[in-house]
Amino acid sequence: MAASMTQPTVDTPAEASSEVNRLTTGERELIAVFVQMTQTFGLPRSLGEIYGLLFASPQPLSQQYIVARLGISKGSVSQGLRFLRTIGAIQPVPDANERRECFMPVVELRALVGGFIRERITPQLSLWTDRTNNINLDDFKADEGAPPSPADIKLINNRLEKLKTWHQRAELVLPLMGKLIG
Amino acid sequence: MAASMTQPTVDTPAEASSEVNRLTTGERELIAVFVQMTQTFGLPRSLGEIYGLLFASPQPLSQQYIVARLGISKGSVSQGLRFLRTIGAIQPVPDANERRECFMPVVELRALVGGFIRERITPQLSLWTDRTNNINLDDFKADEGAPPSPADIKLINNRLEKLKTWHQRAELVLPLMGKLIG
DNA sequence: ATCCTGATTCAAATTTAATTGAACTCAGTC
DNA sequence: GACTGAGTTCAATTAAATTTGAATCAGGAT
Repeated sequence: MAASMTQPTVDTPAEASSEVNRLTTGERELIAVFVQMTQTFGLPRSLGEIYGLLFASPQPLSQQYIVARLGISKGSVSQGLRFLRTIGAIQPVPDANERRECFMPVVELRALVGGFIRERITPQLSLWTDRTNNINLDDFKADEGAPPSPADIKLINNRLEKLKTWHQRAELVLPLMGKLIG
Repeated sequence: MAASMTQPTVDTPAEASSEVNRLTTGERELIAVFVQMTQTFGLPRSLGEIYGLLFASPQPLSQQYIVARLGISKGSVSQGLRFLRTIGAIQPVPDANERRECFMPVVELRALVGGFIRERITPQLSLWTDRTNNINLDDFKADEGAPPSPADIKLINNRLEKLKTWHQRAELVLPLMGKLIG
């Protein structure tokens, strides 16, 4: 089978660095795009590298292969693949023959955005809401010194209410984002 | 004037830490909410602290006052206020009398989301698009070893086209996000 | 039961990003 | 035109996050 059909098995470190761990220009360029994206969203660059390599690869790739090809550690790839899987950015390819599991990218933007929001934003959202709801107007009275005027209290109250509408909007709109953008 | 009407002038470090630099429970709680938000979006916590303090303060605050109250450095506050201003999260309050400029928070979610997207995401978006458009199918041919099959080339091409639709969607939807969520 | 291969974990090392603060700039005052 | 007070800049520091890799685990084969 041609190299493009079967991924090389990585046996020795020597082989890994001389044969496998050299990216094509296209792979490098594509990976660079995804790295830039992940950085923009405050995600580790390894995520972009892994997803980028999968995106550039017609065949599903194993963890080992990714490690060898990108030249990053097993640990990073393991954690990276787990995260990508939880947000639905990659799919394991069932392959009874192979001992090791392989992955291919999910290329639907809807899935990625939806997964990211569901896994990373929404959980935080509930925390914000809870915290905000627990804030009491009395907590704004200084422990010592002059208390805030009634007008001040009123204004703070208005702002707290406003903040609660933020949460409501976010809880309404964010889950729809994936559908909207895909 | 009551303390709630005029912000104390900070003269000495001693005064700063003993008098000014003690947040009320309400301020601390509100700041914690905003800090949590900034962290979620990969922004520095100082942004959350500054915006949170402004949000909790009926009166516009000066840079000096914020420094003293939060106990963080002039540099951080200077940079933080600049960023918040560029995304439109705060507004300078014109005050001919005062030597120093004061700020109040913009509490419309629409403005914040819109500003963030405009200043941080959209500029990146063009970079992604350019980079992607510059990728050539030929770049995926391995420098040495077996070239990819026609089927592989076709699949990579499909993916590149898919990626371009991501950009189109993003360029269409992101600028609308502010309006949508506000 | 043991070995072997691939995957996972997590404390330590590294890298990256944020914060600090001293030096500097700028504008208004005396 | 030097002085003052507010604000900015940026190199050095500190803090936070990611990455590493040795130890460990899981499970299929011998």
